[in-house]
Amino acid sequence: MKEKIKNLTKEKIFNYCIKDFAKNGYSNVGIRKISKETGLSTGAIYYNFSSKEKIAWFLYDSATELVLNKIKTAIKKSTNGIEAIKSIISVLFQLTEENLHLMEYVLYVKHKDFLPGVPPICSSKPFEYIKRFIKTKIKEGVFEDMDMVIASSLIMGPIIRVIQLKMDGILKEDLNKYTEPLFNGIVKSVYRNQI
Amino acid sequence: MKEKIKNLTKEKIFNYCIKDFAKNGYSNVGIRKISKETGLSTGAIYYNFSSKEKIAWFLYDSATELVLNKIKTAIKKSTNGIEAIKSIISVLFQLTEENLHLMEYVLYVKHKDFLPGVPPICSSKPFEYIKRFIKTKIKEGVFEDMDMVIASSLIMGPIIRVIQLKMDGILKEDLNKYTEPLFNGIVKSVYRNQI
DNA sequence: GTCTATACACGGATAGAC
DNA sequence: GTCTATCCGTGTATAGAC
Repeated sequence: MKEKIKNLTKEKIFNYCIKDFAKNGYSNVGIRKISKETGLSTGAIYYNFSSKEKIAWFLYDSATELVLNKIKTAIKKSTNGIEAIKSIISVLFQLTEENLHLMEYVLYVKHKDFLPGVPPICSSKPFEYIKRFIKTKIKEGVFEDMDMVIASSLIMGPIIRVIQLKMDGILKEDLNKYTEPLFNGIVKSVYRNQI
Repeated sequence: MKEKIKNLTKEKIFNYCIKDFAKNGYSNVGIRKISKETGLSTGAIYYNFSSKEKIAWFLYDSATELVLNKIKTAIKKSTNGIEAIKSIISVLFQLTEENLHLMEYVLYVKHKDFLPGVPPICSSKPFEYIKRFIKTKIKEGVFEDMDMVIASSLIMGPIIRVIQLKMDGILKEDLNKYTEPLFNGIVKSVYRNQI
């Protein structure tokens, strides 16, 4: 993602805002603060983004796109449906460890409070992609035949929960430690061929 | 809860704010708007609450207290650990159907953006109560022996996920319909004595 | 206890120099 | 393309009459 941002000023704004929007909330971060913290003038900021809202949209698009790509490659690399679940957990935990602010911006921020018409995050590209994957695996008989709402909640619910515990500061440990045990629990709830 | 609010003005403010804070976000709801929509003057509002933040605290305390009480009675009424899980799901779904705004305010709103020092919602009274319950049941051998982080995520993750789908408007159906199938999935993931 | 009027700070955004 | 200075609206909160 960062590679795609040609413009140094835009990158500075991106890096600062994703951190501060996630930490303190969009409305608590003013243009003046962004200006002060990035060392850029308000003029420079408004030259690159026509409004504060556009900054938030840019963050939203970049962040969801990055998560989508990670998920895609994780699923594609997997040889079977059950392994893919582990890859999804692993890649989301990894991403949280590497780039907590980005994951906070994706999963924790209430975008609809300041981005008019934004889809709920569960309907954003990465999560729609996962839903389609689950649907396929149900059809193929890998996962038990169940309502999509139930299936996606049983799979994604616990994963998101753990990530949020990390974001809330409840969990200090490296999330990768939880990949295996969480996977085991999730599999039991949806996998067809119980051991 | 409403019964406890002796003061009519306070009740008006409560009813309006819990709805609008949840829907549009705390910072997007000004005193002038609250005044206009409740038919009260700003003077009356500030007579009852010394600041806007105090309104938010009042909502937070009342709402978490109500959820805590519902959870408590649900667990106490249950004869065994596994039935208690169903009761928890049921009562939370019921509450969402009856009082969506209240549940939105509890589960969806990012309190830390405007309530300095507020604990993350997973550390609020109702959720701490559930955690203690889970811990007990693990000790008693009802649930499999697993890390508390994993156990509580496998149980609460899917429940919260479904509720958030409702809050996001993805789910139109009555949540009670999902109690049974979700319960079945969750039980498989944590219950010790598989069938 | 509730009203109206108002103080005052801070928000986003723009203009125009460089 | 970035700077500084400034406009104007809206935010929370208060004062003082009733």
